[in-house]
Amino acid sequence: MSTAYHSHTDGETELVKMCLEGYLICMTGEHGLSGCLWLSYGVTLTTISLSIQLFLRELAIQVLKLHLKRAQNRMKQQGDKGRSERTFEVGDWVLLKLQPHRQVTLRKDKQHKFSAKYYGPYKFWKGLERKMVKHRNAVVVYVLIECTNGTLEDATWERLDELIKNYRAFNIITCVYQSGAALRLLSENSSKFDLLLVDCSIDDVDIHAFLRETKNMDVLSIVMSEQDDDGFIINAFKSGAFLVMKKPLTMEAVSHIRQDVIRERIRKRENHRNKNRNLKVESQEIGTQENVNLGSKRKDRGESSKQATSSNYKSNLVFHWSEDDNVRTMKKKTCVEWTPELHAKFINAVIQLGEGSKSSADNIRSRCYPKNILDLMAVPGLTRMQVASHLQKCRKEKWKNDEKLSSDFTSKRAIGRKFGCMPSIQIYQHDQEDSSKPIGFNLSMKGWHQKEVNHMTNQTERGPMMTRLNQRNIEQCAGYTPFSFQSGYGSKQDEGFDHILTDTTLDYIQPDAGEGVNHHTFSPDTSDDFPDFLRDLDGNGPNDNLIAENIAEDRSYGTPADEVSFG
DNA sequence: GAACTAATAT
DNA sequence: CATATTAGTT
Repeated sequence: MSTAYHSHTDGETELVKMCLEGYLICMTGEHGLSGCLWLSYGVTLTTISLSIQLFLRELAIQVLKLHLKRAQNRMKQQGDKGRSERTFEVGDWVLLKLQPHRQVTLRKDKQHKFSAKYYGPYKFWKGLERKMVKHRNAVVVYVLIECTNGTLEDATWERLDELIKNYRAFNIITCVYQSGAALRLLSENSSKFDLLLVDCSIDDVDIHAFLRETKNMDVLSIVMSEQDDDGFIINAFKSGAFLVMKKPLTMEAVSHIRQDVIRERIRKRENHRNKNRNLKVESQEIGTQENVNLGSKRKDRGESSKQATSSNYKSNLVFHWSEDDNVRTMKKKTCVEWTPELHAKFINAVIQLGEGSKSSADNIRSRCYPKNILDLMAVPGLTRMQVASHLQKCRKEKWKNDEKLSSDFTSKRAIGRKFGCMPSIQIYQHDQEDSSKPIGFNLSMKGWHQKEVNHMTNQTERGPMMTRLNQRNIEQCAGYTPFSFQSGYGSKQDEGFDHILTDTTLDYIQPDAGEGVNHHTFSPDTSDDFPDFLRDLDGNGPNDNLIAENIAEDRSYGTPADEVSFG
């Protein structure tokens, strides 16, 4: 056992140690993408090779031993000889699981040796819950080794997530074998990661796709590779890599990576502070109020300070978030880059939503809207606004192309288009109408369904927007002012537009609000400042003594045993 | 008030 | 230029 990790370079070993110290590292792997280790200061998720797993386990055992020893000494000093049982405190490491649905609890028997006890699934979850209730503030090292088929049931993740959320355990180490699962974990918690370390092999073709998938996440992507030729490096950079390192990693390289992580954290914190300063003043008030409340609670519990100090063993970290940061992550300020993968997802969603699909006009009405697209894409971290912006761009492009393609305005529909919501203006001579209504143009929405009446409500659906500039365009194109708008916006404009809409048979529906859309993956944004994936981070991060202290004292989310049900 | 699109800002 | 952000609208 002790030699399990010797096959790894010192650099990788050091990385693992950094993980356990709270630094975030992520490696990932599937086939060639082997040996991935996901770490964060908050939650540590790993996709690692078996040897590293063994090392991790060994390391965790060592850590546990160390802390047990310390606890023992503490008890001796306090003269509490009667209690031979191990007690957990803030900062303790608990090794909970080593095999699928097998829990290994390390216990110290009378001979001062450690033995493992195995539990089945039921007892595993029950025991995990119990431990989390009892030792809520313990730093938990959780090693989860996947089943041989490589997939972990969703129920497992759900339970795990629930436990983490409810009990605010942190420092979780999870081992999975598939990069897909790793990717999911990263994307769902991208804000919790600082660094993505990808260990890839030469024959791996998916490395770039993987990098592009993670490109928009706010993590540094570092590629470890056997090869380091220019072509590979260039491709990696194009795919979004931050750095390419040739294997094997050296200690020096690790120290550099560490600096990158630290710098990135500083940057994030500064950015967040600036943003906070500009935006939120009232939130600070809320924060201080919370502190006051906590302070009052502190008086009630005398041992809390002791618990807090016992977590100081982590304070020898070079850097961690300062206490005054209520939220330790910030909204990603980097632009979302619409990588081919992301765009493909987008296109896929658009097609599924049936934009411009009038042929397969089953019951599926077109509902190609940013929100629906977002739901369908199920890309964590992506906001509706970004989708809308991209949609706008795509429609604009399409519009341009259509203009180019169909120089004659008689062709109603462009062929082979993918987008068609953008209202395009078609000019034609209005013969039938007499000059009483000198309408020299018509509105046409290429690709949109023509106006239909919603038979359920017997109402017409929403049409395109008419704005001042849109109106200006119409004027420019048709040389005609459809309605007077000298009084600006208001009911008059609406009247004018309504008039046109109702008098013109070429109206356009806006699709139904999708009722059958599954939105299991993305809960709606209630705030653009902090998207969902950045929320619920308070108190989840270790290395923050104040947070740990708060957790130690805050019993408001105590008694969660009833909230989590284990069937 | 949420969400959409057009338009503008970066 | 590509996105983010705002503004006007339903």
